Amino acid sequence: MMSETIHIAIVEDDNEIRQTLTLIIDGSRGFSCKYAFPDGESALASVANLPVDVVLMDIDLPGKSGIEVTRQLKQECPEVDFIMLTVKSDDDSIFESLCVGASGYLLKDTSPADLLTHIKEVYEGGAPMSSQIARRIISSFRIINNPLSERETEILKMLSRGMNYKDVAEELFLSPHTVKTHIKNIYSKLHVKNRAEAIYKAIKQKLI
Amino acid sequence: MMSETIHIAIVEDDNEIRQTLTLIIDGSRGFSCKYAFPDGESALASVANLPVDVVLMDIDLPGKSGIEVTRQLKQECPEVDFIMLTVKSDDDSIFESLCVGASGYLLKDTSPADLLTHIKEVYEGGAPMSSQIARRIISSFRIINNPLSERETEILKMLSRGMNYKDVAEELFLSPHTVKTHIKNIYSKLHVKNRAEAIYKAIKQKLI
DNA sequence: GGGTCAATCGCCCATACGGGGTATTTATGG
DNA sequence: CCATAAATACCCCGTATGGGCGATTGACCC
Repeated sequence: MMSETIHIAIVEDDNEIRQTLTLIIDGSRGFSCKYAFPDGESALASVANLPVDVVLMDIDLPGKSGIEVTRQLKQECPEVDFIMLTVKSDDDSIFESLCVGASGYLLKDTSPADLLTHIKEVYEGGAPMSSQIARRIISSFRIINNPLSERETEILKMLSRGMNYKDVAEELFLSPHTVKTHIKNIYSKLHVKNRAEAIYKAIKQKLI
Repeated sequence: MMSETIHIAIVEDDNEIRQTLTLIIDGSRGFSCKYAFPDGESALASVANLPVDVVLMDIDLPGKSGIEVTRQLKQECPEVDFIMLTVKSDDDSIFESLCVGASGYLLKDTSPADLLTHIKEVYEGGAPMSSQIARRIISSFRIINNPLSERETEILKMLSRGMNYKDVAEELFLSPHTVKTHIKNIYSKLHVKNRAEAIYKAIKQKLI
């Protein structure tokens, strides 16, 4: 059985890391790495037109973040798999990476051997990530403390049905001022700035 | 270095499977399994008061489902880790399990040796799951489909991130007028009257 | 009994929003 | 070749929205 070559592109601003990774990958049987970009903009300009299977994407890029770049590239070429490479493993980065379509999330201290294994896993439909990172991901699913009160949840659901201050106030026998205050508190608790974002976040977190 | 014993409880309605698992686990060095329940109700009545580190929870239980039982138990004793054991690996089960607080999701054909390894992983803060299951999880973060035009979908997604006319217009190099027109068309197509309702409907219909 | 929090009500103010229009260009398809 | 759809751009206008404030009343908790 002949083994297929996996074509890889790298987006990484640190010259040394980028070159090292390129050499390691390109020098390994079954792997080819002919494309490396120092920033998101150049990757955006090229990747869609290249025969690439897997992209290794640094998160901390100058200019557009690796997450933003991944979001845009994934729209252009959804068949390409993205593995995020990063030093930081904070929940927001992980969560956002997966939301924009990344298939894996690895820390930069991953050994070269493991890296190749993980690239292969992604290529074959898996989702490589350390056990620790998997744990963080699954905790993001869980609403430990639903930050919203019952009243707030009730009102947010009404907003999602298209109701405005007045509608809600009338249905709940409240002053529109009160409704407005509740909504402002909802925004504050969800860290959003308007209805659209609030509804989106609330649904994604299964609050409504 | 002396190895600590991990205390395990099992919730599983099939007598044979339950007894087999109990014997395997309790007979292994470093593992203790003194508690086994044939249904969710009996587990709910006892687990919170037992010195248990990890619970193996069958999903298909008579009466309350293992997912529901996990949800309730996790509220009473959040420090206990739950591993779902199941024959089915459908997206909904996986997703729901993680939402209610399970730390791992394993298929029943997992070998005894692997099972012990995975219990240890959970106990040490990991989240064991097969690469395939991990992939299903992350794809649940991302879904695509479209009765709206591409441009409209694109704009709706941006709205769901809290952006306004001006923000969208700038990112897409469009006039705010154009963005507004697109949004009006979105409302018309979705038969909604504002953003909140549009976002809600679009998510429910998996348009964004 | 002081602290915290949810729920309620209020004001001011700038602007984002939604509804009503019209219009051009490009691409697609019958 | 003409109809249709999508994408683009602009106008007017009234109001809903969101931010920044403050305030009172009850629960509940330690």
